[in-house]
Amino acid sequence: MPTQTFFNLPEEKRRRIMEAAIKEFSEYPFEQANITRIIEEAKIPRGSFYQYFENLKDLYKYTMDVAVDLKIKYFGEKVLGFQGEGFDFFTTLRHLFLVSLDFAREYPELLALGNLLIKEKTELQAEVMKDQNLKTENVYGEMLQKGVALGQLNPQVDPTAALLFMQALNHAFTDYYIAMTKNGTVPLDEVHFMKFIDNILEILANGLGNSGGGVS
Amino acid sequence: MPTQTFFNLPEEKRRRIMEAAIKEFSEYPFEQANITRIIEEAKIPRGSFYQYFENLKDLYKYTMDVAVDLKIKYFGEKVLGFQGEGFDFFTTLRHLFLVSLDFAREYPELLALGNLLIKEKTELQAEVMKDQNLKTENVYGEMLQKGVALGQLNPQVDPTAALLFMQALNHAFTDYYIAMTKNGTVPLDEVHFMKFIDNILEILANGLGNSGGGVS
Amino acid sequence: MPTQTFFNLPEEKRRRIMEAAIKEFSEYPFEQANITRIIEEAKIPRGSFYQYFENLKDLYKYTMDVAVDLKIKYFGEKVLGFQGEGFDFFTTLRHLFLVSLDFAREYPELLALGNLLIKEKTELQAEVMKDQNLKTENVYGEMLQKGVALGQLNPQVDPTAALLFMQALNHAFTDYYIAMTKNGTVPLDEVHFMKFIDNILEILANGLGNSGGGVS
Amino acid sequence: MPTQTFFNLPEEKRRRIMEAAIKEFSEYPFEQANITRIIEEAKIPRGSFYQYFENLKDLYKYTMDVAVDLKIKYFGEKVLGFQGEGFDFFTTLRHLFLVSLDFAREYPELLALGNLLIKEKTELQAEVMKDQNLKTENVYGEMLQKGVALGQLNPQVDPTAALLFMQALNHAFTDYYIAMTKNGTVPLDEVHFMKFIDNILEILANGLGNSGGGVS
DNA sequence: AATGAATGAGATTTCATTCAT
DNA sequence: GATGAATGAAATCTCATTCAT
Repeated sequence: MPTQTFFNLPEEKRRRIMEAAIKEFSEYPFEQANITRIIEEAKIPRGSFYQYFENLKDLYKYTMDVAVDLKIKYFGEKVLGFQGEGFDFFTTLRHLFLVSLDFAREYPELLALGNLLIKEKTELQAEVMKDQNLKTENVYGEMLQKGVALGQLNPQVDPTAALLFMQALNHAFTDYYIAMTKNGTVPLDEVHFMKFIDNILEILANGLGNSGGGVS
Repeated sequence: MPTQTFFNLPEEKRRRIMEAAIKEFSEYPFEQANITRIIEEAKIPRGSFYQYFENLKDLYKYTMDVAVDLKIKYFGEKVLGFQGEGFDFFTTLRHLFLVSLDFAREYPELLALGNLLIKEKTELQAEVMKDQNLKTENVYGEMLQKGVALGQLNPQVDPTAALLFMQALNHAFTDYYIAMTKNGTVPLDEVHFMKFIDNILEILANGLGNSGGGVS
Repeated sequence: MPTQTFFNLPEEKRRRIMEAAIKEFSEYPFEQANITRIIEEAKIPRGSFYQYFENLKDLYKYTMDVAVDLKIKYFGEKVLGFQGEGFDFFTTLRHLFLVSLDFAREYPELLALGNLLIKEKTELQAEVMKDQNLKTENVYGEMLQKGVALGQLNPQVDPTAALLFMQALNHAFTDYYIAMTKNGTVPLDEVHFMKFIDNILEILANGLGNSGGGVS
Repeated sequence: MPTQTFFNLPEEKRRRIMEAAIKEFSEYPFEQANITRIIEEAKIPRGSFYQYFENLKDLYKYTMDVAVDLKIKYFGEKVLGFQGEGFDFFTTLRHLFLVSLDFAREYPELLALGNLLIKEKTELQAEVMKDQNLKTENVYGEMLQKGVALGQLNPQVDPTAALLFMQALNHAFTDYYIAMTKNGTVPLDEVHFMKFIDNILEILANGLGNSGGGVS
């Protein structure tokens, strides 16, 4: 956690620091992130950094917390209501993807941030991800349960496999989005992504098999 | 590319070096990999390293090449034949997963290596992955084409979405495997993984939807 | 010397500061002492420190002065009377050791403080110790003079050597005490220390030699 | 322990480094010692230091080892023979002091080194001193035993008290010597020290008391 | 006078790469 | 070609002291 000193700072300086942190952590995984770049970007003296944070890890964890909170708030507001009465699994999932798209457009660095976080491979990750992962798992897990309960999903389906599936899809979609937008080749083609989402959902709903053909 | 000097080395020394490299790169992502550990593990003098390789990146790229070739050879041998006459999409895919399992058991460091590589996020990755990804894409792409051509897959399915799906699945499965085996809790339970593969393939074939219900 | 500002402070705050200083300097030698710890312990703002003291050395010297004064006052009160009529060298010395024991028990940090001071090896030490040493020298020196004058001590004895002897003894005894009590193994065994003091005094009085045998 | 690299160094460079280390550690206690000063004095690049030693502590311990070994060898050679047949406690002790004087004159930095070491107050000290202290204790302890056995010492004397006494004396004498010579006021007055030694031994043998006067 | 943020010099440590033998 | 010592740039972190409010 940042020191009290950090929270006492004028808003403007705090903003500069957090922006520099988000920039850094969305460009480099933790182990390659670098205090010097951050303080230069934020235009604060080296010593100040250590009056605000214990070390880079401290800032990292805080940055992730902030990002996760923001994301949760964002999704909470936009997805809310879709989970109450008249819930439909695929509609909700489609909505989730669309909100993801909005979020990605509004906070592109945060998307990259979360993406790098997921790929961290150290114990650090475990430390930081605990909350976030639980929440995401829960969202998908609950959706699956509801879907089955409401007869919208095939009750034969293995829940673990289904969960893994959906998470993999989520990651793949995010990667795809980042790859597409990074080159700058495709200028955020709304229609293109919508179509793509529908294609994915179609597969998720009905599978690749021809008229429900099963595995041998 | 390594220097000619490297290729002139006695087999035994070359082997020691490559094993040390694989060990290093399967334990640490490139940016944290460390020449000192490699030369100590390989028991070669520091100066020699620079007579064999231009720098660490040189060794990294070469190591990846070797690993990818080995993997391709492995899969080529084991999967061959399943792609000829009597091809069945899901059977082949199931077979692919099983071979992946064998491969993971036989060369666990190579699995970790590939896994770290995928998570690299630098331009380096682009450089190295180019070939490998193309190859994997091709395998899945070809399979999809055949599957459709032979009427085993739903021709309505969007090829790009399907490809993404299969790659996501592949990653998810690998992660799952690594997570399961790393703790050492589950001692490579053959049956367990087989069942899991079948569950996943079931979803891939028939989707999550109940009795083929579509997206609203 | 502290600033006038310091002396104008409310008693309670001044006390907190001095206690923090004594704690710090009894745990760390000057060069490792740390302003941050002191101001945190004393709960005063960083800037205040520099309004009360010029720098850490200023506080250090003042703390030592206070401690020495306190010690002198303590000893003055308790030992007084033993130096007047009916003075006996060894009885007084024994009494001195006993008072030392009381002092150590009552102000253990001050004992540690003095002990660290003695071990300082900088010019700082010279600066600070001047007064204190002179005073101690004087106590022992006066005692020796009286002892000789009253025919209680061997007049042949070299005064410088005797002084050194007694100081060495003093240090040795203090070290012994600190070592014994630090581990916490021996719970301040009154009797044990009394016995030890008597043994030491016995040697000091009669020497190690057998039946007053001299040096060859 | 230094690395093999250090021991491979040309003698001249190794000597420069050890001299710089001895100089540093005889001027500053460990916690104030400073790598920068050492490498500047020894004229080696910063990086080299870390190829020779793990850190400053590594060098410190090694320096102490070297110094202690040298001292032991020195004393071993010079004191030998005095402990065999015809042993006389006070003669031997006198000889020990004289050898100390010689040693101090020949290796003044090593004397200062040992003196600082004794005053270290950290666990580091424990680590380093273990051997040295044991040996010194043993020397004095054995001497005391022999002295009693041969009827040269008063058997009533408490061994622990006597040991403490002699160690205190040793330290006091060393301090006295360093203080005397440092100012440069007294130019190593041979006669003066000899006389002082005799005075001390006289007290040690016969005590301060007048004609064996006891403690009350 | 009180406060606490600002600052930067200086310390340790790491490590890829070069270079002399 | 083999070897391993040399090198210094760069990174992290600490902390006494100053300064603006």
